[in-house]
Amino acid sequence: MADKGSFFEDVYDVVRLIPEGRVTSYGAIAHYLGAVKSARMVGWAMNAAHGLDDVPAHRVVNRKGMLSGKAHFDPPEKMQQALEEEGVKVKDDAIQDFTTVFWDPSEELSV
DNA sequence: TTCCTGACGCTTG
DNA sequence: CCAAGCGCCAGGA
Repeated sequence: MADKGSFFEDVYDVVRLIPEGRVTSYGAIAHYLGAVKSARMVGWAMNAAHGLDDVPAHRVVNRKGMLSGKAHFDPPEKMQQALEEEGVKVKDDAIQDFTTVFWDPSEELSV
C-alpha cells in the first residue's frame, strides 16, 4: 500500500492480504480502493497479476461468488481446487456459504 | 491519438 | 422473479 505505482499494485496488495479460507469480490476491493464503479478495473488488474504467484487470484470472485475468472487460470480447475484446499466449498463454479467466507477489506483492514 | 475490449456491478424492462 | 443493457476506468493495437 505504500508504493502505489499503479492501480494494479493496490489490488495486488489487497488480494495478498486475503486470509486463507476466505474470499472477496472484485467490487469489495474496488470499493476499498475507492473505485466502486471500477470493479472491472480490479478484474483487469488480476489479469495482469497472471504472472504473479504472490497474488492468490483464486480467492477473488465476482459479487455472486462465482469463479468467473476460473477460465483465466493456468489450469482452470486449479482455482476451485485451491479454494477447497483452503476449506472453501465450491459447487458448480460457485462458492458455497459465500457470505460466511466473504472477506471485506474495508471491514478487516479498517480503512 | 483514436477505437475497442475487458476476471464486474447496478438499474431498468 | 428473471433477463438484458448501460456505465466505468485503463491498457493495448
